[in-house]
Amino acid sequence: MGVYEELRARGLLAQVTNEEVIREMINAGKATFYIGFDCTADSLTAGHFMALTLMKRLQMAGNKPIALIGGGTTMIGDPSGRTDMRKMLTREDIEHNAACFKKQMERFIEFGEGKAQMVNNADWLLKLNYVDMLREVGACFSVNNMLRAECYKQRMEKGLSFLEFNYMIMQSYDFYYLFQHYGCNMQFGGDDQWSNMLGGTELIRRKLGKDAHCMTITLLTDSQGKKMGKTAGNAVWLDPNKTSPFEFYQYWRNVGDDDVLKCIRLLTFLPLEQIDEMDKWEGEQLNRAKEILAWEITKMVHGEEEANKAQTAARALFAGGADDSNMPTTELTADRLTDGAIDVISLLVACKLVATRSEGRRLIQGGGVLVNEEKIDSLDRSFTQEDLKAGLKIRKGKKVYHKAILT
RNA sequence: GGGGGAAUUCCCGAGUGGCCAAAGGGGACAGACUGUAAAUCUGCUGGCACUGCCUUCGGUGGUUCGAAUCCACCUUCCCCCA
Repeated sequence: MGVYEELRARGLLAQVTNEEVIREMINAGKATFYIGFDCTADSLTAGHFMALTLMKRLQMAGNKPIALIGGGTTMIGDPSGRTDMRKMLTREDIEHNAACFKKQMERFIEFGEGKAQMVNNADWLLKLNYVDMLREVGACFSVNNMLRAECYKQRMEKGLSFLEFNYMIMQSYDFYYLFQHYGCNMQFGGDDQWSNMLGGTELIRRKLGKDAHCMTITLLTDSQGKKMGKTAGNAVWLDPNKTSPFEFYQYWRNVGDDDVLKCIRLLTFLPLEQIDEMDKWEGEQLNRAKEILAWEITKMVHGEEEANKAQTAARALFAGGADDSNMPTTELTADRLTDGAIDVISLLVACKLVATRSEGRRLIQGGGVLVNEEKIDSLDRSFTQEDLKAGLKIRKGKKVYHKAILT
């Protein structure tokens, strides 16, 4: 089975420009492909992770990846899938974010001579001359067609600025540029990028009379069609300082029954036969599949050691064991104490388990706080210096565990 | 360039002088049920020194005993005409 067939079997592919050509090309390891990452934040997310695994799969099959950092395109902001305009980022922010991305990508993809390359479109986009650009590239685009593109449709109701309207042209130009300077013959990206990507193949055809190809990956959605990779409205980050390995593990450990196998197929490198076997599992057995999913992904993102730690911690907590050595911990200093004790609410705030005292109060009133497995039913409950020295195991709800200790 | 409309708490959206920390829905969080799942039901959803006080309804000033609500100017967005 070639890579192409494997990608299909895993359900990774959404759309391709020319199935025959692409299959042959990537199975033979002849593609030089790129994927763009706009640096709108200082860390990659779970969503990007799937794209990274795809880069890796293609690289393992002998194809050459180019990771394009969107230092230039981020200045414009992709309107795809958005109902409002993105916040404008400063150049410094963008550069900082690009540097962070680079570091994270290096964990997955091998960069270097003859391997993967990393380029930044700021290098060519920022020095473009407006009039030259219009004459060279602008003439090749039909506004009528662009307006029909899916990525602008939603924005036709709310309004679309000229700045964002140009995003497609910039992305098309990237492909055109990489095609000429890096021999890049294929672009891949999220399925929401499809129309932007086609802009590039169209431009290459018009300007150079050559064929270039595009391939999109399925968006990672749950069984309800909602985008995955978010908790409480926040992204699941790959940066351990933004989303700890434990939280990261737990995110995948808690995916819905209907989504486990799909995630394993899409995100892990486990052999398909093994996955098909798991596909027969049902009910409670799926918990085992969720553990596998969580461990595999955590291992890839944070390394095997962190994955083991997260797994041990999770098992200990949920199976009722006493091992709390890998629990997220807050070390408190004596100045947090008043008269040698600390009240529950202050404790929750100190451990950042709640953002405000009011929230903590509500949580306790709702019966959502346990300390050392004892339900807190009074707002006045407090803990002494000795309690804290011994270490307090705080539980917020069913899933959030935290340890507080006095140093 | 001309005319009309809009901006409300995490999001959508009601409110058009006091009864407004602001309806309703969504989401989030918590409780029950469970398998660390889903569905369902319940609670909760600005802050704090919490039967009270403080800050919020795009911004700045004003009218008024009292303003999310009225007036002026500003900012941003939408629609129609050019």
